[in-house]
Amino acid sequence: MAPKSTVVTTEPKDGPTDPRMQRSRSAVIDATRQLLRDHGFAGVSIEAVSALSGVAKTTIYRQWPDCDHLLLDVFVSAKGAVPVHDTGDLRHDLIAGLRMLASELTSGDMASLLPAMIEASERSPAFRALNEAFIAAKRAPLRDRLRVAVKRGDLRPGLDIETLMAVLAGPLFYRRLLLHQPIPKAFVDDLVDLVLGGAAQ
Amino acid sequence: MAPKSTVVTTEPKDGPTDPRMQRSRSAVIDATRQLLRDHGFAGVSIEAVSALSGVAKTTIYRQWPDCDHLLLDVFVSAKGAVPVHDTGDLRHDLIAGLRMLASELTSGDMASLLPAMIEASERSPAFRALNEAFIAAKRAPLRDRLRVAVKRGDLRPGLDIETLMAVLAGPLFYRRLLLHQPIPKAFVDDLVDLVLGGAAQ
DNA sequence: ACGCTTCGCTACGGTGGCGTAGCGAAAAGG
DNA sequence: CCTTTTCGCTACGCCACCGTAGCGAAGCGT
Repeated sequence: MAPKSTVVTTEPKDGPTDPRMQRSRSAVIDATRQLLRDHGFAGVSIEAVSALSGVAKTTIYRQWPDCDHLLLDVFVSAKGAVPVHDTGDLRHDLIAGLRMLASELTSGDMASLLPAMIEASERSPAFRALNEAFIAAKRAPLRDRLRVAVKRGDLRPGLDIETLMAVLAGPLFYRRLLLHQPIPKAFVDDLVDLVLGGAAQ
Repeated sequence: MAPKSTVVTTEPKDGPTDPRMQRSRSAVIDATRQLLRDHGFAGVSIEAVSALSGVAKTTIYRQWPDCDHLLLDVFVSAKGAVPVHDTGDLRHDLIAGLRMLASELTSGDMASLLPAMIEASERSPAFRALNEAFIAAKRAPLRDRLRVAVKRGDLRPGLDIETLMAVLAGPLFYRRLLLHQPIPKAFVDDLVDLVLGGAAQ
Protein backbone atom coordinates (compact mmCIF):
# COMPACT_ATOMS: atom_id res chain seq x y z
CA MET A 1 0.00 0.00 0.00
CA ALA A 2 2.69 2.45 0.96
CA PRO A 3 5.58 2.98 -1.40
CA LYS A 4 9.00 1.62 -0.67
CA SER A 5 9.89 3.31 2.54
CA THR A 6 13.49 3.83 1.56
CA VAL A 7 14.03 7.18 -0.07
CA VAL A 8 11.75 9.40 -2.02
CA THR A 9 13.47 9.56 -5.37
CA THR A 10 10.61 10.43 -7.60
CA GLU A 11 12.65 12.83 -9.62
CA PRO A 12 15.26 11.23 -11.90
CA LYS A 13 16.59 14.71 -12.69
CA ASP A 14 15.27 14.35 -16.24
CA GLY A 15 18.07 12.72 -18.12
CA PRO A 16 17.96 12.39 -21.89
CA THR A 17 14.45 10.93 -21.92
CA ASP A 18 12.45 10.31 -25.01
CA PRO A 19 9.95 13.07 -25.85
CA ARG A 20 7.30 10.40 -26.18
CA MET A 21 7.88 9.51 -22.57
CA GLN A 22 7.44 13.12 -21.51
CA ARG A 23 4.13 13.36 -23.31
CA SER A 24 2.56 10.25 -21.86
CA ARG A 25 4.04 11.12 -18.49
CA SER A 26 2.38 14.52 -18.27
CA ALA A 27 -0.86 13.16 -19.68
CA VAL A 28 -0.95 10.54 -16.96
CA ILE A 29 -0.17 13.00 -14.21
CA ASP A 30 -2.79 15.45 -15.42
CA ALA A 31 -5.42 12.73 -15.52
CA THR A 32 -4.48 11.54 -12.05
CA ARG A 33 -4.76 15.03 -10.67
CA GLN A 34 -8.14 15.46 -12.26
CA LEU A 35 -9.41 12.18 -10.83
CA LEU A 36 -8.10 13.11 -7.43
CA ARG A 37 -9.83 16.45 -7.56
CA ASP A 38 -13.17 15.18 -8.88
CA HIS A 39 -13.58 11.85 -7.13
CA GLY A 40 -11.13 11.89 -4.26
CA PHE A 41 -8.69 9.21 -3.33
CA ALA A 42 -11.02 6.33 -4.05
CA GLY A 43 -11.41 7.50 -7.63
CA VAL A 44 -7.76 7.04 -8.50
CA SER A 45 -6.80 3.72 -10.03
CA ILE A 46 -4.41 2.76 -12.78
CA GLU A 47 -7.29 1.68 -14.96
CA ALA A 48 -9.19 4.92 -14.45
CA VAL A 49 -6.09 6.98 -15.16
CA SER A 50 -5.49 4.96 -18.30
CA ALA A 51 -9.03 5.46 -19.52
CA LEU A 52 -9.05 9.18 -18.82
CA SER A 53 -5.60 9.98 -20.13
CA GLY A 54 -5.74 7.75 -23.18
CA VAL A 55 -2.40 6.28 -22.20
CA ALA A 56 -2.32 2.51 -22.23
CA LYS A 57 -2.24 0.76 -18.89
CA THR A 58 0.94 -1.06 -19.75
CA THR A 59 2.64 2.21 -20.54
CA ILE A 60 1.75 3.53 -17.11
CA TYR A 61 3.19 0.46 -15.44
CA ARG A 62 6.41 1.00 -17.39
CA GLN A 63 6.96 4.30 -15.60
CA TRP A 64 5.42 3.80 -12.18
CA PRO A 65 5.52 0.66 -10.08
CA ASP A 66 2.17 1.33 -8.44
CA CYS A 67 -0.50 3.87 -7.72
CA ASP A 68 1.23 5.42 -4.73
CA HIS A 69 4.32 6.33 -6.70
CA LEU A 70 2.13 7.92 -9.30
CA LEU A 71 0.41 9.97 -6.63
CA LEU A 72 3.77 11.01 -5.26
CA ASP A 73 4.70 12.41 -8.65
CA VAL A 74 1.40 14.23 -8.84
CA PHE A 75 2.16 15.93 -5.57
CA VAL A 76 5.72 16.69 -6.64
CA SER A 77 4.43 18.39 -9.77
CA ALA A 78 2.45 20.87 -7.69
CA LYS A 79 5.24 22.57 -5.88
CA GLY A 80 6.30 26.21 -5.90
CA ALA A 81 7.05 28.66 -3.16
CA VAL A 82 4.91 31.61 -2.19
CA PRO A 83 7.05 34.71 -2.74
CA VAL A 84 7.05 37.32 0.00
CA HIS A 85 8.81 40.45 -1.14
CA ASP A 86 10.49 43.05 0.99
CA THR A 87 9.28 46.53 0.25
CA GLY A 88 10.17 47.77 3.70
CA ASP A 89 6.54 47.94 4.70
CA LEU A 90 5.92 44.82 6.78
CA ARG A 91 2.16 45.07 6.89
CA HIS A 92 1.99 45.51 3.14
CA ASP A 93 4.34 42.60 2.47
CA LEU A 94 2.46 40.26 4.75
CA ILE A 95 -0.89 41.11 3.22
CA ALA A 96 0.50 40.59 -0.27
CA GLY A 97 2.09 37.26 0.60
CA LEU A 98 -0.89 35.91 2.50
CA ARG A 99 -3.27 36.98 -0.23
CA MET A 100 -1.26 34.93 -2.65
CA LEU A 101 -1.36 31.98 -0.30
CA ALA A 102 -5.09 32.44 0.06
CA SER A 103 -5.60 32.35 -3.69
CA GLU A 104 -3.51 29.22 -3.96
CA LEU A 105 -5.64 27.63 -1.28
CA THR A 106 -8.90 28.38 -3.03
CA SER A 107 -7.92 27.72 -6.63
CA GLY A 108 -5.12 25.97 -8.39
CA ASP A 109 -3.31 22.74 -7.77
CA MET A 110 -2.81 23.22 -4.08
CA ALA A 111 -6.50 23.76 -3.51
CA SER A 112 -7.50 20.47 -5.07
CA LEU A 113 -4.58 18.37 -3.86
CA LEU A 114 -4.07 19.55 -0.30
CA PRO A 115 -6.83 17.53 1.38
CA ALA A 116 -5.63 14.35 -0.27
CA MET A 117 -2.04 15.15 0.65
CA ILE A 118 -3.03 15.60 4.26
CA GLU A 119 -4.84 12.30 4.37
CA ALA A 120 -1.98 10.51 2.66
CA SER A 121 0.54 12.02 5.06
CA GLU A 122 -1.25 10.39 7.95
CA ARG A 123 -0.60 6.85 6.88
CA SER A 124 2.48 6.76 4.67
CA PRO A 125 5.97 7.96 5.65
CA ALA A 126 6.85 8.63 2.03
CA PHE A 127 3.90 10.93 1.56
CA ARG A 128 4.61 12.59 4.86
CA ALA A 129 8.21 13.27 3.93
CA LEU A 130 7.18 14.69 0.59
CA ASN A 131 4.49 16.80 2.20
CA GLU A 132 6.89 18.20 4.75
CA ALA A 133 9.40 19.14 2.08
CA PHE A 134 6.58 20.74 0.15
CA ILE A 135 5.39 22.77 3.11
CA ALA A 136 8.90 23.76 4.10
CA ALA A 137 9.55 25.16 0.64
CA LYS A 138 6.33 27.11 0.78
CA ARG A 139 7.16 28.55 4.16
CA ALA A 140 10.69 29.71 3.48
CA PRO A 141 10.02 33.16 2.01
CA LEU A 142 7.61 34.14 4.75
CA ARG A 143 10.03 33.01 7.42
CA ASP A 144 12.85 34.99 5.85
CA ARG A 145 10.74 38.09 5.67
CA LEU A 146 9.75 37.77 9.31
CA ARG A 147 13.34 37.32 10.39
CA VAL A 148 14.28 40.51 8.60
CA ALA A 149 11.44 42.28 10.33
CA VAL A 150 12.62 41.13 13.73
CA LYS A 151 16.18 42.18 13.00
CA ARG A 152 14.94 45.50 11.73
CA GLY A 153 12.91 46.17 14.83
CA ASP A 154 9.50 46.04 13.18
CA LEU A 155 8.54 43.20 15.46
CA ARG A 156 9.02 42.57 19.12
CA PRO A 157 12.48 41.17 19.80
CA GLY A 158 11.67 38.01 21.75
CA LEU A 159 9.05 36.86 19.25
CA ASP A 160 9.07 33.19 18.27
CA ILE A 161 9.08 33.04 14.50
CA GLU A 162 7.46 29.63 14.37
CA THR A 163 4.54 30.79 16.46
CA LEU A 164 4.19 33.88 14.37
CA MET A 165 4.15 31.92 11.14
CA ALA A 166 1.52 29.58 12.49
CA VAL A 167 -0.61 32.53 13.55
CA LEU A 168 -0.36 34.08 10.10
CA ALA A 169 -0.75 31.03 7.90
CA GLY A 170 -2.86 28.81 10.14
CA PRO A 171 -6.07 30.82 9.91
CA LEU A 172 -6.03 30.58 6.12
CA PHE A 173 -5.74 26.81 6.16
CA TYR A 174 -8.31 26.66 8.93
CA ARG A 175 -10.81 28.58 6.89
CA ARG A 176 -10.13 26.53 3.80
CA LEU A 177 -9.99 23.02 5.28
CA LEU A 178 -12.27 23.18 8.30
CA LEU A 179 -14.82 25.87 7.54
CA HIS A 180 -14.88 25.42 3.75
CA GLN A 181 -15.33 29.14 3.37
CA PRO A 182 -13.78 31.45 0.80
CA ILE A 183 -11.00 33.76 1.92
CA PRO A 184 -11.90 37.35 1.06
CA LYS A 185 -9.18 39.97 0.92
CA ALA A 186 -10.65 41.71 3.92
CA PHE A 187 -10.08 38.58 5.95
CA VAL A 188 -6.37 38.70 5.20
CA ASP A 189 -6.25 42.38 6.07
CA ASP A 190 -8.02 41.83 9.36
CA LEU A 191 -5.77 38.90 10.11
CA VAL A 192 -2.57 40.84 9.60
CA ASP A 193 -3.82 43.84 11.52
CA LEU A 194 -4.97 41.64 14.35
CA VAL A 195 -1.67 39.81 14.61
CA LEU A 196 0.40 42.93 14.36
CA GLY A 197 -1.71 45.08 16.66
CA GLY A 198 -3.06 42.57 19.14
CA ALA A 199 -6.58 41.85 20.20
CA ALA A 200 -6.55 43.16 23.75
CA GLN A 201 -8.03 46.48 24.68
CA MET B 1 -19.90 6.39 -3.93
CA ALA B 2 -21.49 9.26 -2.05
CA PRO B 3 -24.38 8.51 0.22
CA LYS B 4 -27.90 9.55 -0.66
CA SER B 5 -27.60 13.29 -0.98
CA THR B 6 -30.96 13.90 0.64
CA VAL B 7 -30.66 14.41 4.35
CA VAL B 8 -28.17 13.15 6.85
CA THR B 9 -30.34 11.08 9.12
CA THR B 10 -27.76 8.78 10.59
CA GLU B 11 -29.23 8.97 14.03
CA PRO B 12 -32.51 7.11 14.48
CA LYS B 13 -32.79 8.65 17.93
CA ASP B 14 -32.32 5.22 19.47
CA GLY B 15 -35.77 3.76 19.66
CA PRO B 16 -36.41 0.51 21.53
CA THR B 17 -33.57 -1.31 19.77
CA ASP B 18 -32.41 -4.76 20.67
CA PRO B 19 -29.33 -4.86 22.93
CA ARG B 20 -27.72 -7.27 20.45
CA MET B 21 -28.02 -4.63 17.80
CA GLN B 22 -26.28 -2.12 20.04
CA ARG B 23 -23.42 -4.50 20.66
CA SER B 24 -22.72 -5.38 17.05
CA ARG B 25 -23.25 -1.76 16.10
CA SER B 26 -20.60 -0.41 18.43
CA ALA B 27 -18.23 -3.25 17.58
CA VAL B 28 -18.52 -2.39 13.90
CA ILE B 29 -18.02 1.31 14.47
CA ASP B 30 -15.00 0.72 16.67
CA ALA B 31 -13.41 -1.55 14.10
CA THR B 32 -14.08 0.94 11.33
CA ARG B 33 -12.49 3.72 13.33
CA GLN B 34 -9.46 1.56 14.01
CA LEU B 35 -9.07 0.69 10.33
CA LEU B 36 -9.43 4.31 9.38
CA ARG B 37 -6.78 5.31 11.86
CA ASP B 38 -4.29 2.59 11.01
CA HIS B 39 -4.68 2.20 7.26
CA GLY B 40 -6.47 5.29 6.09
CA PHE B 41 -9.42 5.50 3.83
CA ALA B 42 -8.30 2.75 1.51
CA GLY B 43 -8.15 0.32 4.41
CA VAL B 44 -11.85 0.53 5.12
CA SER B 45 -14.05 -2.07 3.47
CA ILE B 46 -17.04 -4.04 4.66
CA GLU B 47 -15.05 -7.24 4.57
CA ALA B 48 -12.17 -5.77 6.57
CA VAL B 49 -14.55 -4.34 9.14
CA SER B 50 -16.26 -7.68 9.40
CA ALA B 51 -13.01 -9.53 9.89
CA LEU B 52 -11.69 -7.11 12.49
CA SER B 53 -14.89 -6.68 14.46
CA GLY B 54 -15.96 -10.29 14.40
CA VAL B 55 -19.38 -9.18 13.21
CA ALA B 56 -20.65 -11.08 10.20
CA LYS B 57 -20.73 -9.24 6.91
CA THR B 58 -24.43 -9.87 6.49
CA THR B 59 -25.11 -8.30 9.86
CA ILE B 60 -23.29 -5.17 8.81
CA TYR B 61 -25.33 -4.92 5.64
CA ARG B 62 -28.46 -5.20 7.75
CA GLN B 63 -27.66 -1.94 9.48
CA TRP B 64 -25.80 0.10 6.87
CA PRO B 65 -26.54 0.26 3.16
CA ASP B 66 -22.93 0.88 2.20
CA CYS B 67 -19.51 1.88 3.40
CA ASP B 68 -20.12 5.61 3.25
CA HIS B 69 -23.05 5.46 5.64
CA LEU B 70 -20.93 3.46 8.02
CA LEU B 71 -18.22 6.10 7.86
CA LEU B 72 -20.81 8.79 8.51
CA ASP B 73 -21.79 7.04 11.71
CA VAL B 74 -18.16 6.75 12.72
CA PHE B 75 -17.78 10.47 12.38
CA VAL B 76 -21.04 11.11 14.20
CA SER B 77 -19.83 9.03 17.13
CA ALA B 78 -16.84 11.30 17.65
CA LYS B 79 -18.56 14.52 18.52
CA GLY B 80 -18.34 16.62 21.64
CA ALA B 81 -17.74 20.30 22.22
CA VAL B 82 -14.62 21.87 23.68
CA PRO B 83 -15.70 23.65 26.85
CA VAL B 84 -14.36 27.15 27.43
CA HIS B 85 -15.19 28.37 30.89
CA ASP B 86 -15.50 31.92 32.10
CA THR B 87 -13.38 32.66 35.12
CA GLY B 88 -13.20 36.34 34.31
CA ASP B 89 -9.58 36.04 33.24
CA LEU B 90 -9.68 35.97 29.45
CA ARG B 91 -6.08 34.95 28.94
CA HIS B 92 -6.43 32.08 31.38
CA ASP B 93 -9.67 30.88 29.82
CA LEU B 94 -8.28 30.97 26.31
CA ILE B 95 -5.18 29.06 27.28
CA ALA B 96 -7.24 26.43 29.07
CA GLY B 97 -9.65 26.02 26.18
CA LEU B 98 -6.99 25.91 23.51
CA ARG B 99 -4.92 23.45 25.46
CA MET B 100 -7.87 21.13 25.54
CA LEU B 101 -8.35 21.54 21.81
CA ALA B 102 -4.67 20.84 21.33
CA SER B 103 -4.86 17.62 23.27
CA GLU B 104 -7.88 16.54 21.28
CA LEU B 105 -5.96 17.21 18.09
CA THR B 106 -2.99 15.11 19.10
CA SER B 107 -4.76 12.21 20.78
CA GLY B 108 -8.24 10.87 20.86
CA ASP B 109 -10.84 10.34 18.21
CA MET B 110 -10.50 13.71 16.62
CA ALA B 111 -6.81 13.24 16.07
CA SER B 112 -7.23 10.05 14.11
CA LEU B 113 -10.39 10.92 12.25
CA LEU B 114 -9.87 14.54 11.30
CA PRO B 115 -7.67 14.02 8.24
CA ALA B 116 -10.09 11.49 6.81
CA MET B 117 -13.01 13.79 7.55
CA ILE B 118 -11.31 16.60 5.70
CA GLU B 119 -10.69 14.49 2.66
CA ALA B 120 -14.22 13.13 2.69
CA SER B 121 -15.66 16.63 3.00
CA GLU B 122 -14.03 17.59 -0.26
CA ARG B 123 -15.96 15.16 -2.40
CA SER B 124 -19.24 14.35 -0.69
CA PRO B 125 -21.94 16.85 0.34
CA ALA B 126 -23.15 14.53 3.07
CA PHE B 127 -19.73 14.34 4.67
CA ARG B 128 -19.29 18.06 4.29
CA ALA B 129 -22.58 18.79 6.00
CA LEU B 130 -21.72 16.47 8.84
CA ASN B 131 -18.28 17.95 9.16
CA GLU B 132 -19.62 21.48 9.28
CA ALA B 133 -22.09 20.58 12.00
CA PHE B 134 -19.29 18.92 13.89
CA ILE B 135 -17.01 21.94 13.63
CA ALA B 136 -19.79 24.36 14.48
CA ALA B 137 -20.53 22.46 17.69
CA LYS B 138 -16.88 22.51 18.61
CA ARG B 139 -16.60 26.22 18.02
CA ALA B 140 -19.61 27.40 19.95
CA PRO B 141 -18.11 27.69 23.46
CA LEU B 142 -15.07 29.62 22.26
CA ARG B 143 -17.23 31.99 20.29
CA ASP B 144 -19.46 32.62 23.26
CA ARG B 145 -16.53 33.31 25.51
CA LEU B 146 -15.07 35.78 23.02
CA ARG B 147 -18.38 37.60 22.70
CA VAL B 148 -18.52 38.02 26.43
CA ALA B 149 -14.98 39.38 26.40
CA VAL B 150 -15.87 41.94 23.75
CA LYS B 151 -18.96 43.01 25.63
CA ARG B 152 -16.96 43.23 28.81
CA GLY B 153 -14.31 45.40 27.24
CA ASP B 154 -11.48 42.90 27.48
CA LEU B 155 -11.10 43.02 23.73
CA ARG B 156 -11.10 45.82 21.23
CA PRO B 157 -14.67 46.80 20.32
CA GLY B 158 -14.58 46.55 16.53
CA LEU B 159 -12.98 43.13 16.54
CA ASP B 160 -14.35 40.53 14.14
CA ILE B 161 -15.07 37.41 16.17
CA GLU B 162 -14.71 35.10 13.18
CA THR B 163 -11.25 36.40 12.44
CA LEU B 164 -10.27 36.13 16.04
CA MET B 165 -11.46 32.55 16.28
CA ALA B 166 -9.53 31.62 13.16
CA VAL B 167 -6.42 33.23 14.58
CA LEU B 168 -6.75 31.31 17.81
CA ALA B 169 -7.76 27.89 16.52
CA GLY B 170 -6.12 27.93 13.10
CA PRO B 171 -2.52 27.68 14.29
CA LEU B 172 -3.30 24.51 16.23
CA PHE B 173 -4.80 22.78 13.22
CA TYR B 174 -1.99 24.11 11.08
CA ARG B 175 0.60 22.60 13.34
CA ARG B 176 -1.25 19.31 13.56
CA LEU B 177 -2.25 18.81 9.93
CA LEU B 178 0.46 20.60 7.96
CA LEU B 179 3.57 20.47 10.09
CA HIS B 180 2.82 17.18 11.86
CA GLN B 181 4.37 18.56 15.00
CA PRO B 182 3.21 18.13 18.58
CA ILE B 183 1.59 21.08 20.30
CA PRO B 184 3.43 21.86 23.54
CA LYS B 185 1.75 23.91 26.19
CA ALA B 186 4.21 26.71 25.66
CA PHE B 187 3.03 27.02 22.09
CA VAL B 188 -0.52 27.66 23.25
CA ASP B 189 0.72 30.22 25.76
CA ASP B 190 2.78 32.04 23.14
CA LEU B 191 -0.14 31.93 20.76
CA VAL B 192 -2.57 33.52 23.17
CA ASP B 193 -0.09 36.14 24.29
CA LEU B 194 0.75 36.96 20.71
CA VAL B 195 -2.86 37.32 19.66
CA LEU B 196 -3.82 39.35 22.70
CA GLY B 197 -0.77 41.56 22.76
CA GLY B 198 0.11 41.88 19.11
CA ALA B 199 3.35 41.25 17.31
CA ALA B 200 4.37 44.76 16.36
CA GLN B 201 6.97 46.68 18.27
C1' DA C 1 -41.29 -22.19 27.98
C1' DC C 2 -42.64 -19.64 24.10
C1' DG C 3 -42.34 -16.99 19.76
C1' DC C 4 -39.82 -13.50 17.55
C1' DT C 5 -35.77 -11.20 16.33
C1' DT C 6 -31.13 -11.03 15.38
C1' DC C 7 -27.01 -13.31 14.69
C1' DG C 8 -23.24 -16.02 12.39
C1' DC C 9 -22.08 -18.82 8.79
C1' DT C 10 -21.61 -20.54 4.07
C1' DA C 11 -22.03 -20.14 -0.54
C1' DC C 12 -22.63 -17.74 -4.66
C1' DG C 13 -22.29 -14.76 -9.02
C1' DG C 14 -20.68 -10.43 -10.40
C1' DT C 15 -17.46 -6.65 -10.82
C1' DG C 16 -13.44 -3.99 -10.91
C1' DG C 17 -8.88 -3.39 -10.36
C1' DC C 18 -4.13 -5.52 -10.43
C1' DG C 19 0.01 -6.66 -12.78
C1' DT C 20 2.16 -9.29 -16.73
C1' DA C 21 3.11 -11.18 -21.39
C1' DG C 22 3.36 -10.80 -26.19
C1' DC C 23 3.05 -8.49 -30.47
C1' DG C 24 2.81 -5.23 -34.28
C1' DA C 25 2.80 -0.18 -35.16
C1' DA C 26 4.83 4.16 -34.71
C1' DA C 27 8.25 7.36 -33.88
C1' DA C 28 12.68 9.04 -32.38
C1' DG C 29 17.78 9.22 -33.41
C1' DG C 30 21.87 8.53 -35.98
C1' DC D 1 17.25 4.65 -44.28
C1' DC D 2 17.71 1.49 -40.57
C1' DT D 3 18.05 0.43 -35.70
C1' DT D 4 16.25 1.12 -31.26
C1' DT D 5 12.96 2.53 -28.20
C1' DT D 6 8.47 3.41 -26.86
C1' DC D 7 3.69 2.93 -27.51
C1' DG D 8 -0.97 0.95 -27.85
C1' DC D 9 -3.57 -3.02 -27.80
C1' DT D 10 -5.39 -7.56 -26.48
C1' DA D 11 -5.67 -11.15 -23.55
C1' DC D 12 -4.98 -13.38 -19.43
C1' DG D 13 -5.06 -15.18 -14.42
C1' DC D 14 -5.59 -13.46 -9.94
C1' DC D 15 -7.64 -11.52 -6.07
C1' DA D 16 -10.33 -8.53 -3.11
C1' DC D 17 -14.51 -6.81 -2.42
C1' DC D 18 -19.42 -6.37 -3.34
C1' DG D 19 -24.12 -7.46 -2.12
C1' DT D 20 -27.58 -11.25 -1.62
C1' DA D 21 -29.84 -15.67 -0.26
C1' DG D 22 -30.72 -19.27 2.81
C1' DC D 23 -30.52 -21.60 7.11
C1' DG D 24 -29.79 -23.10 11.75
C1' DA D 25 -28.30 -21.28 16.29
C1' DA D 26 -28.53 -18.12 19.90
C1' DG D 27 -30.52 -14.47 22.52
C1' DC D 28 -34.30 -11.41 23.82
C1' DG D 29 -38.92 -10.22 25.83
C1' DT D 30 -42.94 -11.96 27.98
